[in-house]
Amino acid sequence: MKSLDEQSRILKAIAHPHRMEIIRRLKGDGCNVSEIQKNMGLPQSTISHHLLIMKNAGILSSRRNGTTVCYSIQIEEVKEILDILSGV
Amino acid sequence: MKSLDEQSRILKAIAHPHRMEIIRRLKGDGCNVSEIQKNMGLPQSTISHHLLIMKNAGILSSRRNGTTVCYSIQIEEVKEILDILSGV
DNA sequence: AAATAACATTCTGATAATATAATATTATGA
DNA sequence: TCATAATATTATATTATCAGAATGTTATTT
Repeated sequence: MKSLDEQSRILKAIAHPHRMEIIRRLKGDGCNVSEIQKNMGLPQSTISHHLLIMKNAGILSSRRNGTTVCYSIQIEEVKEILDILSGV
Repeated sequence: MKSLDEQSRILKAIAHPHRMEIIRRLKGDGCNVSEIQKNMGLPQSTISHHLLIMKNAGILSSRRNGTTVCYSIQIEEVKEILDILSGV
């Protein structure tokens, strides 16, 4: 079991509207980053930055696939947390 | 259903080790603030500050009871989230 | 009303988070 | 190897958070 400190680091990495939306989009069709970026209408560097924050927190992993990079959710619990929140 | 912005505000208010510990203590025996403060070994103003942050986010409510103030958890989902996290 | 207990608020410097422009990297195709 | 697409990194200015000391408030007891 992770320490409170580690647990709160995970939470912190989720606790941002843009990042919550990114996670939600990754939950569905998966990894198409540039599509997410277009749909969210944010600069590419901003999206990339948020992705990095979540990757550093261990929430996401990435694998390159030719010129694109595919992100996916590593910590299943994160999905549950978002589901709970959406019912609040 | 709350907006992503509101949802992330709730998460943000939880995403701190001290605050997670406070919530955990409130889950059990409830509201005795000064006891929590002693157990956590933090200055009273620091605890009070964290309590206010969570109250402003709507997570906690408080009612005065003579000279003491009793805090309790308002958003049940917060407990679930902590439970999920503790299993990560 | 003075003393005390239990909290809350204000203030301050320190640190961290945010957004985005600019630039760099990596991979593919002509 | 040039051009282009997709993504990452760096740099920077702005804003938000943190901890805790100092001080203020509210309620009780005598």
